[in-house]
Amino acid sequence: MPRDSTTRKVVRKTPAPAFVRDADASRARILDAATAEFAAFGLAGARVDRIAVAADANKRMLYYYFGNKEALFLAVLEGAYARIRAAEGELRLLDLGPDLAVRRLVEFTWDYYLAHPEFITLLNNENLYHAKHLKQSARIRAMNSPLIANLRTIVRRGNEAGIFHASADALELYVSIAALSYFYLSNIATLSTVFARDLTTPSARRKRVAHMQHMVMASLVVRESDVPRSRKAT
Amino acid sequence: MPRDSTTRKVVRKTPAPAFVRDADASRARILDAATAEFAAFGLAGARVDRIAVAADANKRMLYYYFGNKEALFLAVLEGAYARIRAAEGELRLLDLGPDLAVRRLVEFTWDYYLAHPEFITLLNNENLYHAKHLKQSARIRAMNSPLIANLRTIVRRGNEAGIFHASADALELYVSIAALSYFYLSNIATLSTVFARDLTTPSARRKRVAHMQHMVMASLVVRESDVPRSRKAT
DNA sequence: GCCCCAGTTAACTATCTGGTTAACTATTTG
DNA sequence: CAAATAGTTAACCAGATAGTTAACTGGGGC
Repeated sequence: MPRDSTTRKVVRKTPAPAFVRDADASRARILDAATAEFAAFGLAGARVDRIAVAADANKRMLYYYFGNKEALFLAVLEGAYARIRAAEGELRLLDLGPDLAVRRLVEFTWDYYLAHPEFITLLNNENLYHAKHLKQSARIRAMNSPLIANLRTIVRRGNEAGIFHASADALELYVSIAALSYFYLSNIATLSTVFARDLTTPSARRKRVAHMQHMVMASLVVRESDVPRSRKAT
Repeated sequence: MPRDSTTRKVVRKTPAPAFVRDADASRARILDAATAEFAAFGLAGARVDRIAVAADANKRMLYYYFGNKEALFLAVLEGAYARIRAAEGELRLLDLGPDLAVRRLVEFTWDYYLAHPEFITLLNNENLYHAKHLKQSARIRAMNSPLIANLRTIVRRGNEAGIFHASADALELYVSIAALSYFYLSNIATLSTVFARDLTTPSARRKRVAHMQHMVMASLVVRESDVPRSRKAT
């Protein structure tokens, strides 16, 4: 697996011709390749050799940087969580009115899962193992999302404004918002097959998003008729 | 892996002492063991030898009856679908009023997934492979569920009775009902870890079911206030 | 000018894994 | 009852797989 030297960093110091040896870059390449491999085949189906080839690295390097296959898997999981947490952090939901904020969250959740199918696959796999890697990880537990706390605030504001039902629970709501997007995208292959209908088309997707928005808002808003499905309320 | 002869069928014909050799039973034992193994470890993580031991059969028998590992996996999937289809067939939703029928479907979906976690795991795994086994299976495509057709009827009745929104779509509704239960149960390990809250407790589950019922009904029923969360309407 | 060590390499290995061979046995059939 | 068939068994195998060994290399510090 000889690396193509033309693709490597060619940042010359002062005189030297050198290139080579960039530990961070090597590590990052391995992590990227591992993410793709674990997402495509799961932990058990993933092949260490294949990761090494895809990362354009010697297999020994995976062990040098990550220890073993399962530790590499955990590193991949941590990376995936770090990215979604970063994206969540950029949502400024509290700057929006309660109903628009919820709509925005639904939209964000859908867009994120759609753009990051590897997140779904990795999570499914980790759940197959009853989250045993995640449970070990202090890093992931430290990365708690602002979303639940924010959503609690949003629900409270909606209550105070008299537009949300008093019974709304932020955690349940969050899980449901995630569920509606996640299940559709995670199971799109079997659903399309079993229903003999292609759910991957743009029109099927648009329909899905509209349906989810309607469902979430209907469960929250006191008078559904105040929130037409097409309009984005303030 | 010698089978304990005392556990085997001892149905004597007329004179013979015989016992042994029950092809159907052997096949069934293998299929059961394979279901448990694939559900626990996924296709790639499952071990043919372990299935043989658990089935109390010689490994050669798996190949004799099913051909190879993937064909065995497909047989397991077909079995899982056959069972859920059978359960669905026993629901008599059309005998119920529209709103009660939908509530009943939500309840059934939850109960079934809860009682059959292997169904969830197997589906997740099959989706990892983009449903390639399912697509090959004429048997599964022939087993189409009555649910969607029935749900269409139910939605139409609800419309005609003026209690459901006209915009309700049966397929989207079905996917959403499945999603709300499935995601919670499928991802319960990672959700519990990340939110640092045990979602497996009876009280957490009760709360979830109530929330799902509320959400589904709110999205359908014209005036939410007519359908309090606790009452089962007719 | 040389030493040290993070980083890198090829070759190796022990074990596992899906699948096969071929012999054997109970049951059915003619 | 003999031959064919269906069902079962232990032993075997080749390729794959995660993980290891030990040697090497280039550059920064002295």
